[in-house]
Amino acid sequence: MQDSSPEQRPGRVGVLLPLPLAGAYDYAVPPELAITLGDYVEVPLGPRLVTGVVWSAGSGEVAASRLKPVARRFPLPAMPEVGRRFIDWVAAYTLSLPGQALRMALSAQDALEPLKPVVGYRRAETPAAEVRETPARRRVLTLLADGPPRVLAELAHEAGCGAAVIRGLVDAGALETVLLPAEAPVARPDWQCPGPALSPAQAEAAETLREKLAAGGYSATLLDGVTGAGKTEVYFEAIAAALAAGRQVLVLLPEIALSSQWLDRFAARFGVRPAEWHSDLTQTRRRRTWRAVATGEATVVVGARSALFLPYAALGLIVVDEEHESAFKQEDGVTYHARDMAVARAFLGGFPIVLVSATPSLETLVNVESGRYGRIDLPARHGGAALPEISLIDLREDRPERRRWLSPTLTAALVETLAAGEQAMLFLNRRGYAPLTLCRGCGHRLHCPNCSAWLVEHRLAGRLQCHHCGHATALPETCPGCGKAGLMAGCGPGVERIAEEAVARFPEARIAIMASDTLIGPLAMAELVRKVAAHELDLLIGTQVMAKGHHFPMLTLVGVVDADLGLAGGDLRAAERTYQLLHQVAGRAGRAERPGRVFLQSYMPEHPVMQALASGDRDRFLAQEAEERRALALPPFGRLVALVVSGADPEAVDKVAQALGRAAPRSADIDVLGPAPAPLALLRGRHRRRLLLRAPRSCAVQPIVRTWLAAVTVPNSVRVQIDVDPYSFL
DNA sequence: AGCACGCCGACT
DNA sequence: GTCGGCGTGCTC
Repeated sequence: MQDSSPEQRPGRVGVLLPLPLAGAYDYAVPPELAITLGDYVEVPLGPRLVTGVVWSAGSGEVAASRLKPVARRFPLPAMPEVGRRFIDWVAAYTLSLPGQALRMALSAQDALEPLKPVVGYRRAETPAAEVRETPARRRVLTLLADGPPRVLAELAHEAGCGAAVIRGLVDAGALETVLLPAEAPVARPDWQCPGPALSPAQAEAAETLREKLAAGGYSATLLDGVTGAGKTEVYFEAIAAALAAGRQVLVLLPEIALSSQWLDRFAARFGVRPAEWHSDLTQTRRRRTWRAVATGEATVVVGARSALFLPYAALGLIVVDEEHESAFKQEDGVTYHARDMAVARAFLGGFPIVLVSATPSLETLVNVESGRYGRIDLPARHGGAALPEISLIDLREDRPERRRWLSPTLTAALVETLAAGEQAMLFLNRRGYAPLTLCRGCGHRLHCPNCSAWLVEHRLAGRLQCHHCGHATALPETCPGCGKAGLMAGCGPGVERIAEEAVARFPEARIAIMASDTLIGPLAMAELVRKVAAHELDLLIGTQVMAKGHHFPMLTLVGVVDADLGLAGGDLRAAERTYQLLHQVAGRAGRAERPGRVFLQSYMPEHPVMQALASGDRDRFLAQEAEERRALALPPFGRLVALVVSGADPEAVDKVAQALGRAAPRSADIDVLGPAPAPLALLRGRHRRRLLLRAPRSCAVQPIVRTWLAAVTVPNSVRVQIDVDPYSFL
């Protein structure tokens, strides 16, 4: 079937709507509308009008007499066929409905409606002979003499006059109105800007990527190299090559909000910042970017995972930076891993994808080993920062004082560093003051009423908070368990408590906390980063928001307060993730000429993760980790699908979970674990049970799960969430 | 996802 | 006697 003529059955098309419906709905095409596949259209659905995309020829399942007509077609380029195939593919892979996947592509409200042109003012081409001059009038005319036409408010503001002055000039014939396009033009990165001088290794890596682009077709390449090896400059060259070829480029970053340094580097290389896509764009910006991506005006998009679903007109390269980051996994709504979907998008689009990391995921490394992905190793640069020396502190011997968390060794190192006028960082991946508050009288623990989780004391905010549902209360005076007063005590440290200890020990030091809840507003992070860079702070204490992307030349000491924290719990990737996170944190130390020192406080320094970090032998650690996973047929050597059954009524939830357990597919190489209470057995007031299907890597699990679910009737009050390739085991 | 339809408690 | 709660079900 040709792209341009969807009409197998005359006068009808299938329109996919961004709703959880089983498939496209048929609509009649009024003869005056020229409709092609991929067109954005508005159609009546029940009592309202809904925006959708022409997805297929009409199925013909619904009688012609029942069809409603397409209301209108939006004046936009049609969504390319590859974009539609991608959405179908994602829906099929994640076992969600195509409409749910489409919703991610239509995520900018009102973006389809072109903005009405606005009225601008300029000097009249044939000005009236005599116009009375006033200072305000002169300012307006001077402004317009060498500037572009402007809208009324802007012009009045710039000229420092009221609107009346401008209207007066129009009436006097000195100004005339003109219609301006409402859409501000999108800045275009200039690939012809000269790039920086590359090291021989970088130049070779860049050349390899350029060859992949020139060859055309799909390829996946891991760009592997330590922090500071210059990976970004290398993939910037690939971006330049894709732009030169007239293609669009998508750069996926795990958390765009944290990356103003990245945007600055991009601007330094290509002259302007790229188009950004993330959750806290203003609606206007969102709209503008969405349209610019659809028309092809926006040539480089940098964004969080949802940027993958923008309606690219001519996508020709994807870069996934920090490819190992678990932030690429979307956990609510359609559950997907943006890195994996990006690979599929590149495959469908027939273009290269580059995965970038200093600590690649086991998934990616296994794909490299099997030859599915190529690999470029980028060695550390000569003259670049030496890798910091990582030492382990055995907390069983090097014990902190009672109610203190910093060991004597780490404290001594902090004293030295601060005395030398250098900066230090203490890392603890735990927000708040104390993760648990209990009664010293009866042992009662304060936990969230809606979740199976403890309430975390936030002393700065003066309250107890649940980190899962947002529930917050004041710290009670009396124990809710035994009613005695004054016995509630916080157990264990969060960053606020470490800060308290640091203030007590280093009263002279300028100390700040960096955690997601202490950084209020988009500028807080930038301001804190500026202060550290300007050496207005001596000691930074923070969670993982501190771990990424900032270069502080005077920072020479990193202390990890609790290196074991991520290893608790039965997550299959706990060791891998802990390695990645701590490696990244360690990389904050000693970026310039100054050598850095890193101390990891641990109760299990013999653990392979700690040993790997201390010895720097990443590959041996990963090989061990891979062997363990292979033996258990766990990812990336096997496939997992998690089903989470949840609902307000625990009995109804159990009933469904048990029915799923009974109906579970079992064979020689497929097994199902559970149902078992999910690790957060109660979350936001919903009881949760989990089942886990394990299958060989080669197995297509989707049809199996589909048949499985079809065998069980689920009442409306109970939800079954499907997570193909689960990451977090919560 | 909306929005209507539809059956049971506190107000004009 | 109505207004309105949100449970279930449909939308080409």
